[in-house]
Formats: sequence, C-alpha cells, structure tokens
Amino acid sequence: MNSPKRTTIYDVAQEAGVAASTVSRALRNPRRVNAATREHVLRVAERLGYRPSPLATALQSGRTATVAMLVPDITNPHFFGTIRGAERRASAAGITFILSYTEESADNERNQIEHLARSVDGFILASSRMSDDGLLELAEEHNLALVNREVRGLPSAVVDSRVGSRQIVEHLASLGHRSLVYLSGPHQSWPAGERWRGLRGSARSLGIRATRLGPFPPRVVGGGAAADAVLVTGATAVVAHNDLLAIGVLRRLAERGVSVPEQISVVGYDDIFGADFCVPALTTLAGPQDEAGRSAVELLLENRSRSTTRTTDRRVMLPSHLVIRDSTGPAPA
Amino acid sequence: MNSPKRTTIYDVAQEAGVAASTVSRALRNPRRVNAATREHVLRVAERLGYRPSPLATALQSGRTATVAMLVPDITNPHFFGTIRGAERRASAAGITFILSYTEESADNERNQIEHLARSVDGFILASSRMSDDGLLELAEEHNLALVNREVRGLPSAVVDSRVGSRQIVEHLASLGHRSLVYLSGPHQSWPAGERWRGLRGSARSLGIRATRLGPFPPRVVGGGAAADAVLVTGATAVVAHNDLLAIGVLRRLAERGVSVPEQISVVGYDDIFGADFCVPALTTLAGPQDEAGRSAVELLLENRSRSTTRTTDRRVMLPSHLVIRDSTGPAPA
DNA sequence: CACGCCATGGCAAGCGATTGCCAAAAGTTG
DNA sequence: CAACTTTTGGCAATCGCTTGCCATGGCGTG
Repeated sequence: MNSPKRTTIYDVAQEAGVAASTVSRALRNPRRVNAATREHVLRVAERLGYRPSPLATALQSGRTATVAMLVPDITNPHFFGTIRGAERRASAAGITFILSYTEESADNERNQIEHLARSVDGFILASSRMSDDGLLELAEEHNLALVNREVRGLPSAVVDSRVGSRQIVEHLASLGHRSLVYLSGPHQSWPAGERWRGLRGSARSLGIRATRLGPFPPRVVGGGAAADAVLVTGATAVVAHNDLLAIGVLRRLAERGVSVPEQISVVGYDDIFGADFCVPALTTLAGPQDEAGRSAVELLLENRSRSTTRTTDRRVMLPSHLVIRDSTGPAPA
Repeated sequence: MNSPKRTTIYDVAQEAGVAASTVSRALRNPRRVNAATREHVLRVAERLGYRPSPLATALQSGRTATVAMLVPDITNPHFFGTIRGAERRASAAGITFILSYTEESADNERNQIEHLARSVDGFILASSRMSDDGLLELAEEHNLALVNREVRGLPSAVVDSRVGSRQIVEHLASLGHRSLVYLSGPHQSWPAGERWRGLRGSARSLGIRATRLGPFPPRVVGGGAAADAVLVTGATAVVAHNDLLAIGVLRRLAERGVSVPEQISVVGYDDIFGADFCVPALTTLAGPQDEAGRSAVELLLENRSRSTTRTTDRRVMLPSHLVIRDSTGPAPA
C-alpha cells in the first residue's frame, strides 16, 4: 500500500536548489517568486511527482478545501439530485466532498457537525431536522448553508414550493375539483409547512376546500394508511407530501379498486426517479434539486472568502414547475 | 463562523497542570497514564469542550480515519444501496466518508485517487472502469477495495451474478422458454461479462439458446433501441443488463403494443427502487448491494491495521436471489 | 556616484497533535 | 536498606506546509 515516503516540498526544494518556502510560494503564490525560478520549481515538482498534502496545508492555513453535506436519510431518492448537484459543484472547484447521514435526528446532526468541524470549511444541511434556534446557534461557530430550509439570517438555497403549490391547486381547480386533501410529511420538515401554507392559501383564494391529514412517514409504505384516510374523506383530489408517499397512495388505491384519475386525482412533489413510470404516471411538482445543491456549495464558498467577518444570509430561491402526467384528471361528476 | 481559537491539547494541558503529551496519552493511550491523572485530564478536557483536530492527528500519525468511495455515476440508482451500506459502516466505525464520482471515466478515476491519496486511508472503488492492470498498479501505492469487480490479488466484495444468472435461466426454462436474448451493458463493465458468462453457461447446460446483443447504455433511454433489437430476433425472453435498461425495454414494448409477459418475458438485474412499481412489475435478480458496500469498508479496515505489509486479497462473495414479479410468464405457444 | 526602493529568496516559527526517549518516583525483592 | 524494576510524566522532535519578517542584490533616480 503506502509507499514508504511521499515526496514533499523539501525534496523538491533540495532538488531544485531553493528553499522550501520558495517551492511553497511557487505553487501557491506565483507572484511572490521570479517567473524563471517558478518555472524551474514547477518542472522539478512535476518530475518528482510531487503532490501537496492537503492535511498539512489545512493544518497550517486553516482552510481544508472540503465541505460536508448532511442528509437526513439516504433511502430517499429525493436527495439524490441535491447530492449530485453539490458534489459536481464542489469537485469542479477542486473541493473535496464529504457525505454523511443524520438518520433523521437533530441530535445526530449536531454530533456529526461537531465531529467534522475541524476537517471541513463548511456544512451543507439538506432538509435539516434542527430547530431554527439550534441552527442559528450552530451558525455562530460553523459555516452553514441550508438546502430546502429557510432561517432568517442564514444562507439557503430552496426550491420554491409556495408558488409551486399554487400551480398544483390551479391545475386541480381547472379540472373541476372543489376540494383537496394534503397528506403531510414529518412535522419537523420545513417544506411540509411551506407546502401546506401554499396549498391552503391558494385553495382559499380559488374557493376550494383544503384539509390536511397526517403526518405520514414520507415513504412508499406510508401511502397505505394515507390512502385509506383519504378515502374516508371522500375527497376527489389528494396532494401528497412527496412522490414516495404519492406512489404509496397510488398502490393502495389500486389495491382497493379505486381508479386514478377517474375517481380521484393524485399529485406529488419532487418528480423523483420512477415518478414517470409508476402507474398511472404521477403528476408532480418538479424542482431543480441539483441546482439547489450547487447553489449551496456556492454560498459556502462565498462565506469562506469573506474572511472572519459576518456571513451572508443570501437566499437563493429556485423555481419549480408542475409536471402533468396521468394521475390527475377531471373531477368526477 | 469560526470562533477565533479552538481549544487545543495545550489549553487542556495548562488548565490541568500537566504536559501536553500527558493529555494526548490520556486520550489515546489510557494505559500509559495513571488512572487518577487520566480522570482529571478527561474532566478538564470535557469542561473546556476540547475536540481533537483530525487534521493534526492525521498529519502526525499518518492515519486519517477517512475512506473515499468512488462511483462511476450517481445517476444510477444501482449504487444507492452500496453507498448507503458503505456510509453506514464507516460512520459506525467513526470513520469519515468521502463520496466522489468519476463520470464513467478511468482517467478521472485515477485522478481522483491521486488527488485524495494523502487525505484518506483507502478507497472503495465501485464498479471501477479501470483495467485490471491499472488497478493492480494503483494498489501498489494505495489501499483499495473493489465492489462488484474481481481482480486477482485485490480485496473485493461482489454480489454474485454467476449463480444468479443460472437462477434466471432456470426460471425461464421452467416457464417453457427455449431461447433468450441478453442485452449487454458497457464493455468495461465487469458484471456485464460475468452475467453473460453465467447466462450462457446455464443456457447451454439446460439446452437453451442464448444470444447477446449490445452493448446498450445501461439507462432507461437505452431500452428503446434494445427493445427494437430484441423484437427482430423473435426471442421469447430477454434479460437486460440492469433494471434501468429493463424498464426502458418495458416502456418501448408497451409503446409497440407488445404485451409482457404474454408475448415476451423481461428480466433485469439489481432490483432497484421502482422495479416493483413499474408495469408490469419487474422480475429481477436482487442482491445485497448494501452488504457489498459494508464489506468493502471492512476490507479496507482490515488492510489498514495490517501495518505496511502485504495487503489481503480477501474476496467476499454475496449471494443474490431472484425476485419473481409480473414481467415473466410462460413462453407463448 | 550615492542613496533608496522593490523584487526575490531564505529563515524560522508556527498549525495541533503523536511518540521515542529519558528521568524521577514508586514499588519490589532479597 | 540497597539494588533493581516498573510506572508515570515531561521534553522535544516530527508530520508537511504556510507566512511574517529579514537580508540581499539589482535597478532607478537625483
């Protein structure tokens, strides 16, 4: 495995006949060294196959060129877009990307942060389960960027679901539905609140009755109970907290012989993998999740350069759009 | 963000009235220090909220307590399980988990490794795109563990697809099929070769005709061309390189009005998310991908302790099993 | 020609741990 | 009680790199 000795800055220095500091500067701070010297040093470094040690650099400079992303649950395909976007952006900037799961627990989240604190330049918290106050407190000590969560004073990148929810309601209204049921996700989930507020507000202004059921676990299995609960209400349209739940609902409805969209329309959020090939194909609110991941990395990078002064709380809001497929249709007469 | 000064081992030492080395030993090497002293030091450390700096530790000791996992393509849900398994195992062992994508390129893979080499204790290469020789060469310098790839002399964790392929063929044979078509994946894909060998071997011994088409991109979109190609052959059973491809095939067949499984049976590999709710639900070879990820981390850990001597090439083989759903049925008369 | 400035490179002090070696203290043994 | 072993804690070097500060020499200017 490890070769006994990696070549260091000193090896290069000796071989090039200069001091180690000169090598360091040739590499990091080109203008501090004569062009010819620099050229020479670089050539020698190349020849010796020199690779800087990120650890030593980080230890000395305090910059790790690493970010960590914390995700509540890797089982949920919803996060894969965000992860992908963040990873891409980070690696494009030559930044190492650490991924970690918090198992849906705020405590765990805090521990992970504490654990990684010294090894990274900042954290991307996707759908954080912590309280606003908890986050603000953490932000005093650490560089944070939020995804799909807004907290006053903290930088965040969120896919809009307020306006998106309005699109859903309008879509349903235009199909003649007069009422809808929202199947809510976990209470700590910030988007869940946003979505409900969006739905309720739009429903009110369009003269539609909106009711909320739940919370349900935002997974396919959660759909069973959810579907049954919906049927009791006699609603003609149901909006699920996310696609997983929606797919679970579709399944249960099929089992119970309820036809979608003839008897009831179903809408989800996220447009995850599979939403287009479940049956019927799911109408869902799609958002640029990968953009959100990307933006979050950028927010982190902005704050990193901003010396040790106050951090920005720039908030990036990304537009969503409704993808209409086969799970929504005219309200039954 | 960063508080100006983190508390260090020296702060603790001063406060506790001992030398820094004693603090270090109290923390890492309990038996080297008097129980009472240790107790005292720990108490002070706790009070001061001391957190060790992983960077400094790593720099000095050479152990980073970090592993990196390289995956060709995050878009592919196939890897979700492996990633999850590896992440879980790593974090259970208190090891930081770095995730990186190689964009399906061997060069990129090598670069990433080179880049991260000094920051990690080892690499998990999932479905590596590199050649056997390339991997062996890399293994001289780095601590590697392979997932779903076998190379003589290197540690690996693979989900069996040889025996699994036999299960598929037997299943099809028992349904009366006399021939099958295999839609192959990318040529650099090691499992693709395994699967084909498994299918062909079993087919031969069961008196079934097996032919191979492709390669096709192992994604849903690849299924279009693949399905068309299959129809030309008039085969009654098709085995796709993976579920994504299989799902693409199902779609295309539906478009062309070919009914599954009445006219043709379809089988996939991986049992990814969605395989159970596409229509018809997909018969597929399921394997414990997360186990594979888990095992890979363990292999890495084993080799890490093994000082600098020769690495093990322990190979973990995980059993797969056939999940029979609705996409396979009796051969048409 | 003398003086001062700037570009350039070297010295050395960290960054925060770990660890080999040594010395003092404590415990053992005859 | 002397001689010896073991336990325990401290000193200082080290990991590989960055960076503030200083010394030098070349060059421009009056």
